[in-house]
Amino acid sequence: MLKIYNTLARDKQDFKPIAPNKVRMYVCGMTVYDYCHLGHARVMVVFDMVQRWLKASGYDVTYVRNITDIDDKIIKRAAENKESIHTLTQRFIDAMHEDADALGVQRPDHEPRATQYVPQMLAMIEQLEKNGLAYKAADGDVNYAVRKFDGYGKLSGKSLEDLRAGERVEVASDKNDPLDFVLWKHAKDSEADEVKWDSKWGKGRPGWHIECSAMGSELLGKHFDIHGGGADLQFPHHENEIAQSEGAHQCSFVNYWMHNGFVRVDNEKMSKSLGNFFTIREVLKKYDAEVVRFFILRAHYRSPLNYSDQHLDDAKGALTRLYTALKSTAVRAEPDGTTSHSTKPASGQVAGYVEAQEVSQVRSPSTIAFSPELVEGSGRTDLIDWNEPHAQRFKAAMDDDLNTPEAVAVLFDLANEVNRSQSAHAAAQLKALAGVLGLLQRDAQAFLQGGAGEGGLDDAAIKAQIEARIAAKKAKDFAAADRIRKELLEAGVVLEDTAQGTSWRRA
RNA sequence: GGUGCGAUAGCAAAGCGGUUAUGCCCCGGAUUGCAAAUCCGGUUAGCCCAGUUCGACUCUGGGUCGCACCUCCA
Repeated sequence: MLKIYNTLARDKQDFKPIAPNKVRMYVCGMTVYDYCHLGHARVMVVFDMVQRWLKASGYDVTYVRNITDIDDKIIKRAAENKESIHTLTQRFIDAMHEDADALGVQRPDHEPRATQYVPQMLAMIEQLEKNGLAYKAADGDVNYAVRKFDGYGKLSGKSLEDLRAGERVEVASDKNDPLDFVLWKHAKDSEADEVKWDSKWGKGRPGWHIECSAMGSELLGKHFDIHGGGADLQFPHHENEIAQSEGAHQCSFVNYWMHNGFVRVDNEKMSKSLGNFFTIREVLKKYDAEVVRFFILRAHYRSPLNYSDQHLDDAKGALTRLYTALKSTAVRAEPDGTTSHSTKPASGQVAGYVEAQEVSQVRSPSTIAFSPELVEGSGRTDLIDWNEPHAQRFKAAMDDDLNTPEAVAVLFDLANEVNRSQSAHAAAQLKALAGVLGLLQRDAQAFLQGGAGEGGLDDAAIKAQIEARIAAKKAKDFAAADRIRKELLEAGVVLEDTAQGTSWRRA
C-alpha cells in the first residue's frame, strides 16, 4: 500500500484513489520567461518519478503539468527584449522541453498553457462572484474575498491572523482585506493588446492562481487525487487554488498535496530572486544529465538538496558503479524487444572492448544530450520479478512516501549481487528496477565512455593508444604499456584489462 | 514577531526502541605483470541536557543551531 505525505494532513497517509485504479495528478510547472534552473529540474524529476511509480504500481495515471505563459515577469521580460510574449514564451517552452528530455522526464499527458484557458478562468471567476466570494474593486481588479471562504489557511496551517501579523509588504488599499488576492487584473493602457482579454469586468488578464484552478478542473475534474509543486507554492499559491476551486465548485478539490523540498546553494534556497541559481543547461555542460537525475533521486523528495560540484562528482562515481555492474554482464536487446543478459560474449568478441569496438559518436558539447532510453526506460516493468527480495525491498521503499534514497540503496545491494554472482537474472532485475526511476537505461558502455569534453581525446585516439599499449604488452614492454596508460589517465581515460581485452571509460 | 521543517560518521544520505543501511573517501587482504574494475574485511555516527525504558540515534520534554513560509518564487 502506497503511503504519501499529505501536506494537508502533515502526515503520511494511505493513498486511496478517487476512482478505482485511476490517478489524476496536477503539478505546477514553470513560468516561462527564462531557462529552467536546478530547482525546476527537481520538480520535474521528482514528479516524473512519482508518476512513474504510480504507473509501475498499476494505476492508470493522468498527469497534468501546466505552463504559465502570462504574468508580470513575462510581460516585463518581453518588453525588455522588445519581443512578443508569444515569441518569448515559446522559446523558453522549447528550452524547457530540451532540459526535461535530457533529464529523462517523461512528457505529462497534458501541458496546458494559461493563455489557452482564459474562458474557463473567466467562467470560474464568474461562479466565484455568484457565490459571493469575488468582488470588483475600485481599481478595476476582481479580487477573491478571503474572509468569506471558510477553510482559508488549511493547507499552509496558517490562520488569517497569523498571516496578517507577518505582513511584510504594503498592500493595495483597494482590497477589502489585505490578504485578498487578484483573480482578474484590469488592463493598463501601456500594456500590449497581446496581454488583454475581454471580460464582463472589462479588459484584463488573469491573476496567477486562477489558471491552476481552471485548468485542473477542466482537465482532471473538480475533484482529483494529487496536486504537487515546490514547497514555496504551498502559500499563497496552493492555498489560493483551494479557495478558488472549492469556493467555485462547492466540493473538495484535491485529496493529496505533495510538496518537494528546495535545491540549495551554500545552504540557502536556490531561487531567481536570490540570484544564486544554476540553469539546467549550464550544469549539463559539465555533468551528464543522468548524473543530475541520479543526484536528485538520491535524496528524499521532501528533504533539502544541496547543490555543489563535489556532490555531483560523488553522484557520478556512484552511478558509475551501477553501470559498471551492468557492463560486467553484457546486456543486449533482443529483436523481440525483450532484454536478455549473459555473462559471456555471444560469439567471439565483446561489445565494449577494444578489439570489437565501434568508435561511438562524440557528443557535441554545445547541445544538450538527449537519451531516449532514459525517457522511455520504465516501459517494461513487466520484466521485474516482484517476488525477488530486492524488488520487494525496492517496492516497500517506494511505497513509503517515495523513499528513493532507500530504493537506490537497494540498487547498490543488487549491483553487489550482480558483481558477485554474475547472475543474468540479477542484472535484469537491476536494470528493470532502476528503470522505474528512469535510471540505468542507457547502454553501459555509452555511459561509461561518454562525456568527451572539448580539447579531450576523442574515441579514435583513445582506441589507437590502447592498441599501441596492447602491442607493447605483447612485446613484454611493460614500461611502455604503463606509460601509455598513465598518459591516458592524465587525459581522463581509465583503462581496465580484462580477460576479454582492454576496456576503457572516461573518469 | 507568527508558523513549519530539520540536526546521523571525512562528505552525502536512509531505515530502525535491541541485530551490516547505502554511495563516495580512507585502511588491510584477494585478484592483476603492475594497475583499474571487482570481491572479502575494517576504521569514522547520531547537536546538547533531562526523562520514559531492561535497553534510545530511534519515543517524550527543554535548550542550541540551521533552513523555509508569512512578498514573486519549483
